[in-house]
Amino acid sequence: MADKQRRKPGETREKLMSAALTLVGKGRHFASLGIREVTRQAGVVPTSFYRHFRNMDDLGLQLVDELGLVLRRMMREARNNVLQADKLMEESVGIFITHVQANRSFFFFMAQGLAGESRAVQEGIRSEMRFFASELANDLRRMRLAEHLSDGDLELTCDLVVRSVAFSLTDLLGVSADDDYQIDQIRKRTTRFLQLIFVGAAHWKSGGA
Amino acid sequence: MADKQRRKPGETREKLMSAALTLVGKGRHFASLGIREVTRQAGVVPTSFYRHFRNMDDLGLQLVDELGLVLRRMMREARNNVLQADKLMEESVGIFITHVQANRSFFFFMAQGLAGESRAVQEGIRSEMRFFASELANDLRRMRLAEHLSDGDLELTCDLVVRSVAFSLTDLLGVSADDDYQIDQIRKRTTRFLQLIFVGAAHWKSGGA
DNA sequence: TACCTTTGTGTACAGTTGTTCACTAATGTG
DNA sequence: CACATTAGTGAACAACTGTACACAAAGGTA
Repeated sequence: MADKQRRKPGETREKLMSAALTLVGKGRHFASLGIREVTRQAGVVPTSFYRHFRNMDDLGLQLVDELGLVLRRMMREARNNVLQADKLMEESVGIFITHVQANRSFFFFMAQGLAGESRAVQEGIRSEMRFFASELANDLRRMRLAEHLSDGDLELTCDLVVRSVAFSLTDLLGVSADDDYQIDQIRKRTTRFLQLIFVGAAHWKSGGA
Repeated sequence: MADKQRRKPGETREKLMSAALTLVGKGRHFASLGIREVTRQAGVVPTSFYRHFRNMDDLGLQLVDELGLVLRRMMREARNNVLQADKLMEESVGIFITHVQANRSFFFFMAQGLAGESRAVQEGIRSEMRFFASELANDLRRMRLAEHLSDGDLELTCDLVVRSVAFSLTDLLGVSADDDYQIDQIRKRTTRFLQLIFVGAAHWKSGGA
């Protein structure tokens, strides 16, 4: 038997999760990954997998939990750094793009999971997005930027914002990570999407269009 | 050798493509489908596959082409049936939902492909969406519904519309096909998204927000 | 100290995979 | 009619897959 040192608790577990992420980051789709493939990438024997996960779907679900942490960090940074209301959208989109670049594989996983094979993963990511939208609504209320909107309309607006940003993810992940020109195009376009939505919200009358 | 009747030309090809779609419609992800699996579902011997496709990516690309036809049919129907400008969005969303229900597997494939494994399929779907957005812009111009918008701003608006509708696809495919209540909720929500966007477009000033 | 639980290892196996090859029936073309 | 092309078949194979099992080392607990 080779060396069987078990340094930290849960180390292999993390190795397996980030191995899956690595493969996803290399362009593979999560749904097409196999147990042996992941363990090989992690440098671990296949049977080790079952010590930590029941199957690949299980691993996916645990990745969704970690994705939640990534999103929360991003939200916190946005809250701390976006102070002046007039540059709110430029700065938020900027922070978003920075975090995507810093956690590319995670966001690959997120984009894939939205239409993925596992219903549970799908629902998990959807739920993270809902949470994100409702936190955004809270922030806007607190900043007194949505005083004329009913709760329902504010929630609608924030949902649309989150969806639009999430869709930009697809654009962002489609260009190479160091193509600064294209990334800047996406940044500007996404910002204008958000501005368009907020202009709509500002003139929105509850009764209808 | 069993019976080797080759009824219509290209019949096996179609059987293979719709076999792949069937599997996708059953919840499988396209990226996880194998050649043998597809041929089995099509009731064809594995080697037949290579008579029509070089590999699964190739089959995917040809599915994108067919998807294009589906989208064009939908567009034509919308053009013919959406006459009164005041109900434009309700009716368009209605037609969209009808077509999704009638071609569920195709739209599953579309939703998956946006973040799929094959870069070519991804780009193909993206390009269909761009085409759709630009046709929408043409129509709005023709209906004199966007006279105060520059070409660039109109294109931006239509892109956002198409993205929002495409994202609703994820919602729509997430509920079962006969859950009329939930489908109606999605219909209303999507319609309000579009209304919000158009209110924004109506008050949009080119210079900025 | 002795013991139990957790985690990692090696071997094993039956089932599935993609792909090649040689063969044959149907079709279209002269 | 003869003939070339197309589109189907079945057998074969090496590579890989998920999973089960028995075993061993490390860590915690009494």
